[in-house]
Amino acid sequence: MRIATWNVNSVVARLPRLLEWLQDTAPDALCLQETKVADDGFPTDAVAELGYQVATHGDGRWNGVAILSKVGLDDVVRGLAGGPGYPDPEARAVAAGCGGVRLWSVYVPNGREPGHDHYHYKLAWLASLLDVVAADLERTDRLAVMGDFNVAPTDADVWDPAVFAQSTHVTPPERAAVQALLGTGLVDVVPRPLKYDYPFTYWDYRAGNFHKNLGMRIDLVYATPSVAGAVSDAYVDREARKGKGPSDHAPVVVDLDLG
DNA sequence: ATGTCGTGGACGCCACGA
Repeated sequence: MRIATWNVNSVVARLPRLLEWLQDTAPDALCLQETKVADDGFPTDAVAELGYQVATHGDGRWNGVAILSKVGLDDVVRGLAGGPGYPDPEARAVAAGCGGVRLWSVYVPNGREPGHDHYHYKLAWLASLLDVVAADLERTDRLAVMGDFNVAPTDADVWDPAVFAQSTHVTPPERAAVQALLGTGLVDVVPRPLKYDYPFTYWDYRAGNFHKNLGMRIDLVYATPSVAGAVSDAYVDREARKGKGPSDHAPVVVDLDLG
């Protein structure tokens, strides 16, 4: 089974590239983030023509997540039960069982800057994610949390840690919140890069950062040992970041041999 | 070097978020 995650930065603006990528890559399940569309505006028919069912959770202009699947969508849950809002709950998480694996598609709040209200919201959101995942782990040992975590877990995950010294994505509280997910037993499935020496997944649109490979690894796959142990390959599809009209994030693709 | 995108409101640009 092939699973993947991709922050598409608007599923409507990205639709031609998404459809082309689905045909080329053929994941069995794909977690999307930043769909930026309400549920009734999601291009459900277009992905259905390629054989995908979809579980959407969108609010309109901001945020929005979804899971596309060719292998079923069981027990769909939208949002984090008991989670924080800004001030109201936002569309940043959706879960479904796909081919026997429970997938969470998550779009962690950005945080804007350390100390900002949005930063505290980010930490509270991650704490709530931990609670929800821990509850799921009571029921299944086949689970993966996939998406845009907006946190670079280590200094190796940013092109120049000094540039981010006063920024979000690298602060100790953010890294501790992500590390706490690993504390439940989840494993960081680190993909291989298709080029260069580190698997960055995001490059700012500005300043030619992609061309210069000034990126970050913030799109993560955190899987239970039974899923991580079944990984036969994992890679960042940087080809999807090239050319005309890309997202600023590249997809992470994970192949599983679940037996 | 805050240099680029995407969205949507009230327009042919601006505010906002990332």
